[in-house]
Amino acid sequence: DSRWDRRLWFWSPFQNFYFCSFTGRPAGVFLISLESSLSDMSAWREVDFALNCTYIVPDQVSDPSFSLPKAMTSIPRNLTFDYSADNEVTGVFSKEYIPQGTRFGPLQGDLYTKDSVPKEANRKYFWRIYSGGQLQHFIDGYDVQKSNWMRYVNPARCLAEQNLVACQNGRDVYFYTIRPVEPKQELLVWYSQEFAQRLCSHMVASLWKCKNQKPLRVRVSENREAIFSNQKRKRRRCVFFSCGQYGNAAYPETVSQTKLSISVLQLIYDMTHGLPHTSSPTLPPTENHLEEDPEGRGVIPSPQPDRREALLGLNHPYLSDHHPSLPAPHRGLPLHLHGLYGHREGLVSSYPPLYSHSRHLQPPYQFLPPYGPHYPRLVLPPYSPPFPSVIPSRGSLRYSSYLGTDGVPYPPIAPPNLLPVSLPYAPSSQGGLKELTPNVSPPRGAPATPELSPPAKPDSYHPSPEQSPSSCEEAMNLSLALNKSSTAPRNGPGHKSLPYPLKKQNGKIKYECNICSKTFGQLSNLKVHLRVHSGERPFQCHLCKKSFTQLAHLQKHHLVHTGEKPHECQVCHKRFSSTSNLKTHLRLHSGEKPYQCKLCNTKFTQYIHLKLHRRLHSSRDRPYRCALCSQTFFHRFSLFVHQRSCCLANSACPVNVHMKEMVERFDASQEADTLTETASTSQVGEAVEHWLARTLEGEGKEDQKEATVLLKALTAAINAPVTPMVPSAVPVSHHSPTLGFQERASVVHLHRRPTVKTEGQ
DNA sequence: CTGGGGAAGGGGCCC
DNA sequence: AGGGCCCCTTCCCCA
Repeated sequence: DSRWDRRLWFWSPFQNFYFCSFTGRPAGVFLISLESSLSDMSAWREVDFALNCTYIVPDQVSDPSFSLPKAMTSIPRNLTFDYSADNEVTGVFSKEYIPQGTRFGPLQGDLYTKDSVPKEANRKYFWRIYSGGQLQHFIDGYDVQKSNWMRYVNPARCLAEQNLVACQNGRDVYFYTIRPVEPKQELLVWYSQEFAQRLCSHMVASLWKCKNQKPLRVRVSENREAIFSNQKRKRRRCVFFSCGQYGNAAYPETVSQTKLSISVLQLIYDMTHGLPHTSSPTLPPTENHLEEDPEGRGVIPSPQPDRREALLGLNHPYLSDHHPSLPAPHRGLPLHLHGLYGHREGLVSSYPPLYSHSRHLQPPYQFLPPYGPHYPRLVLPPYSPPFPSVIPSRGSLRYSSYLGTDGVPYPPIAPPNLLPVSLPYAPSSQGGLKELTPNVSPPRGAPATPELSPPAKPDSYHPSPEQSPSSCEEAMNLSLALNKSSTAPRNGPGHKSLPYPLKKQNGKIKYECNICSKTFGQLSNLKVHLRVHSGERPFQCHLCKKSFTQLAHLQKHHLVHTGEKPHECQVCHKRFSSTSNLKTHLRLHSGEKPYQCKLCNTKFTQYIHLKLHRRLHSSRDRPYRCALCSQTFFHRFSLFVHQRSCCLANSACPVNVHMKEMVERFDASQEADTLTETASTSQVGEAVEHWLARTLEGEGKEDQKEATVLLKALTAAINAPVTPMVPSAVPVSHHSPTLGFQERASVVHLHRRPTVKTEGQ
């Protein structure tokens, strides 16, 4: 429905629900199961990745003083390089859990147009950027000073190991995680479907230009082979046969050029380069080697079903035994272009030099299922770090909002035996995510993002004196008292043995801090509060050693390292690391400016801005000081009004307090600025009236009423006769006391208040 | 210098 | 007890 504006769509924390509100209010929320939304990324277009990616990991900003090239220093903090014996980068690995739907990039490097490619250019790291179906330019990642870390990401050899997909968004190339990436797992990328199609179309066009008149035959997937004609006058078409049945015309199927183009890259490479596909160490040397068709129709590959099956993972217990829902042709296939290594640019060309011949699939991949319709959903927690907050959490709704009445979001789809053996979590008895609490210790020694783990032992919550950042003895005693109390048996509701003063407020027990007397409704809150005084910060980031009083703060802090920004502005789609910052940002769209200067009515979206602004009204800018109460004013007549209206009266009286405030505000107003210092009482009265009307415009009736009272009082004060009790206005001493009022008045008149500078400033 | 925007840390309340 | 969240605050940077 076109009314379903994308800006009003949100993702659930589980990544498999959208909810939408036409009104933007929670009242109109629809829960829609999009079971295939993330799990079925294989069908995603590049725009889908751009729109739906959840996390954005920017490159590290390279310090120019670094001696290392940008390609090395730009690597995000949650990734790391793997090196060969001779210190060459051989691949990129994750340092910690990276959620599905994370974007890396853009790819960087030299930019060449089609015609500006240097003749001597090494095309090994070339990426083609298309616009409107036309090749627009190349991104060349060859130069390590100009390219970024993405040049080192190896291509995936099969779907089972692929975890990144390369997409062209705009004129940039990004890598998106298409499945959660576990710590220490290598990032392996392959083209998105569209990307591959563009490349392929380009290559197909080249193909048909070549002179080879022989029809060709090649295996394009594990059970398909293609024969296609290359005769100029023939329509480009491809006939597929089941593997091993070539020559049997009983099962041909004609496919569109699109499908052909996806599948045909491998052949194209062979045709244009005349090379076999031996670059992949797991591919048997003859696997894709084109041979002369004995019948003289061209070249055919040598099918080697056993090894092929092994390569494709068909013998893998998970794939073969536990995932019958996957149609056979998809099993083990790479996302788009299985086995199509070796074309000259982009991923493929970087493949041979980066892989050692002895490279094998890493054990974790063995347990990574392909794009099953249910895979990442319920088993997401097992791949999540042992702290729930990093389970993607979008929007401000609580998890329970998505759960059914029994707390179970779905019937458990994946049977227990589908779960990887490396579960860091005990499977939930109920299936609800909340029940998937982490084990105390990571399984199998897996690091499981130890950065976020607080010191594990309860004792560590009460650090030793040398551990504690605080050297305050009293604070340490507090901590000890806390420890004692937590181990002491409780005496019932009163807890009289606790070292905390207890108070009763409205019949409820309050726990009082014995340092600052602040009270808390819950003991746990007081305990957390006491860390403020004790300096205890039990949650330390293992990356930067910063420590925090609360786990939530550490978890929030960790986003600094991962670059995750889970909170998106639904208006401009800018992303933020915290809800607070998003809320502040949203004021820009709503126009809300909750912080107003009482003196000049200027409004601000952030409190700090008001605070900074207030400095403008600081007393040193105000030359007229009341000799009785030391309050200062910009204008002489303001002091005059002040002294007559409120200063001499009972200053504790609320009315007078308010009146003082009003005089102060008027003093800072533009109406006051327009008056000369020698203005008559009637002119001052008019200005006050005008200011009041403007200030309280649109305010409530009560305020209007109050304004009327104030106005009367002010006017009366202005018009009151001078009495001997009122001291004369005294310029603040440091503002040229020799300067007469008349002279200063002219200055004030010529320049608006903000630019009134006292001499010597 | 000032306003404006964002990043990040900290305290506390509710569940 | 601890997770989740909110609000507040400060710092930094930029125009």
